[in-house]
Amino acid sequence: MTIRDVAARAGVSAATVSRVFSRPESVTVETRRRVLTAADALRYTPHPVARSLARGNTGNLGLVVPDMAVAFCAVVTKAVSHRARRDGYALFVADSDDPSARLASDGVRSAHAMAKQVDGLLLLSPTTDDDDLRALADVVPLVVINRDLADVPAVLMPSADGAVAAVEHLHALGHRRLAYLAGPANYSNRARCEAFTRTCARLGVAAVVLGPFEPTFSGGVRAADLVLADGASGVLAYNDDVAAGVVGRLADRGVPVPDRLSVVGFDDTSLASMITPRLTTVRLPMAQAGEVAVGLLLDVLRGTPARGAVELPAELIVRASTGPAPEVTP
Amino acid sequence: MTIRDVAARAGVSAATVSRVFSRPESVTVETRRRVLTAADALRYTPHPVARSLARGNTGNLGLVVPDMAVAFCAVVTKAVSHRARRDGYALFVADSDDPSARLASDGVRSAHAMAKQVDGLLLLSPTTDDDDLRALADVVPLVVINRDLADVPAVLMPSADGAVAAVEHLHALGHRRLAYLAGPANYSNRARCEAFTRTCARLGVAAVVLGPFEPTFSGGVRAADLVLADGASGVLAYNDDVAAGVVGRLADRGVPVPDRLSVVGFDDTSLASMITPRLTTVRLPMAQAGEVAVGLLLDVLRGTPARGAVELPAELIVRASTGPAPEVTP
DNA sequence: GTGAAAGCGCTAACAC
DNA sequence: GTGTTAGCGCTTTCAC
Repeated sequence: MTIRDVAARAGVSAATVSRVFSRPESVTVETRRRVLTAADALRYTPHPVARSLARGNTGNLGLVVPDMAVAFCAVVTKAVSHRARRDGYALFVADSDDPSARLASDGVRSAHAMAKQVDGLLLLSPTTDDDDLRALADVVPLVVINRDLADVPAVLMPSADGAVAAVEHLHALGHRRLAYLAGPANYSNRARCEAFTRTCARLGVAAVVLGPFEPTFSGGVRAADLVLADGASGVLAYNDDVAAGVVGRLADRGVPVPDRLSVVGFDDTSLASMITPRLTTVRLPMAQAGEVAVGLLLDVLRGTPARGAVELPAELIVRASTGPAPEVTP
Repeated sequence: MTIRDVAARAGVSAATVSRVFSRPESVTVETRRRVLTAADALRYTPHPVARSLARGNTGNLGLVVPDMAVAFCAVVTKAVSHRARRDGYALFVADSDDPSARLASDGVRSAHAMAKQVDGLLLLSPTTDDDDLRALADVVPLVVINRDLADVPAVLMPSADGAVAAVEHLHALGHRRLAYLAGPANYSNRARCEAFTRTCARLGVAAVVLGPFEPTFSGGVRAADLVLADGASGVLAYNDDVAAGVVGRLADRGVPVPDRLSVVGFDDTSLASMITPRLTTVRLPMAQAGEVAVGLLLDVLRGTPARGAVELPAELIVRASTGPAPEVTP
């Protein structure tokens, strides 16, 4: 079923059919009706590929995530998918955590592969080289999430505020020695670690940074014993998975949470309220970030510059994994 | 940069350039070299959209999942994405859990929207009407995952075996009254429920089916109290999230797991080994399912019929949430 | 408001 | 082996 078939059946030219599907108002209601009935008698619907070629844009967006199996990525992806669809765009997704890929910087390769087939690209916290990213930005409109790069529009969840709130929370509970469990060397980790250290200094609490650890449950398991050895009474983990690993390991060792050790996570993924005790954590507006990122990208596509980074506030959610510091730490 | 620019610079025709990028062996190594150097001097790379239109196929695959935020979906998506990429396909993803969508059967709408832009479609456990699915299968090559539909190739994870193993496991531990916590009315739930009931009957243990519950942590929380009221000493949940909800609620009520109640989950998502006690669960080969589904689809695209369903075995993973039945249930 | 014609960038016969 | 010629299905001037 091509546009010509419909044209023939409706007794009009192909151009008119095209108009009906592109700018309906530019056509008499009568011819429009004729075309439309012909179209759905023939079950015709415009061929998106041909349309893309003729128009010079695809109606597609692309998203590359580091690892879809990580809850954080999945939630962002879901939000991006919905928002894209709502605005009439289809979504390409690439997961750059491919073991079969040569190099670690596979995200950029996926991105380039998609570039010609999308109108714009969303990159989730890419660990890629600055220059690679800039080169990519020259080829295709780009928005990055959780990555700060001059001249590339971004949505940031500056978890620094959250880290500050977490430290203040623990300080208020009487904790005087705190540990931060570092994750991978990315934007988020740097922001959190820096805010942690700074706030501890401000409040006069002893601060120790442990790690880096894998940002996973097992990373947290490993970290737990180090924290115990260190003697801190409160710990801020890079993310919820790590925090859950700490909590799990502590349970195995019979160390009560929060009575002996308070644990704070990051992200507020669904996991946080699924473990016992439920995790105090810094909530990141992941879904909102996905939404906003698409919005930013669409602005760029429409020519509205809207450059710069938009920051989405994080929020400390207090649950059951934090409590008063133990009386004495011998 | 079009093919013509390259042709001009290399002093050959457009057709030759096309050949170099499509069937390089059909061209002299000398001209090939000339073309290739011209191409990357011009940073030329074939335009996929134009190529799609001319060839009549897109090099894209599509995947629709019910809810990316569910670990199960994310893991399958990741595997699909990798396998697709490895075989040179890009991947469209749609999440059909869109609240802004009119009807629940939004998966099919997403699917139709993608149909013209992909060579084939993967549907993850769609709850859609049989006829809608068949209609879709007429329009585009289709493979379904966790859905049994005559004439549509499928990959199934027949969790029935897993349910049987779970019941036998609990029976061996001395349990004589078991509950199944039902989930949504889909292929998986039916298979599990039926196997549960049948196996209980065979072994002479009392079986009660509770629910349906939402397939979530809160669903499990709600279920926990019903199980306790029922008096079963072992419970098989629809999935790990539900099982985790049960475990969590039981912890809150001070009911020891597994001493008072043994809990078995389904899927073996990462959550299963992140809660305390670590969950005994039926492992579903989700990643493998994604891989195999792509393989099936590619077979169809290549003309190898390979119809029918492939079944991937489930496996009971015994961890710490199951133990001997309590001595007496008064 | 509608039609004719050119062309988006590439591929696929078919000649040479 | 390589070039020529038609398209793939749609959009978009430019006339009328």
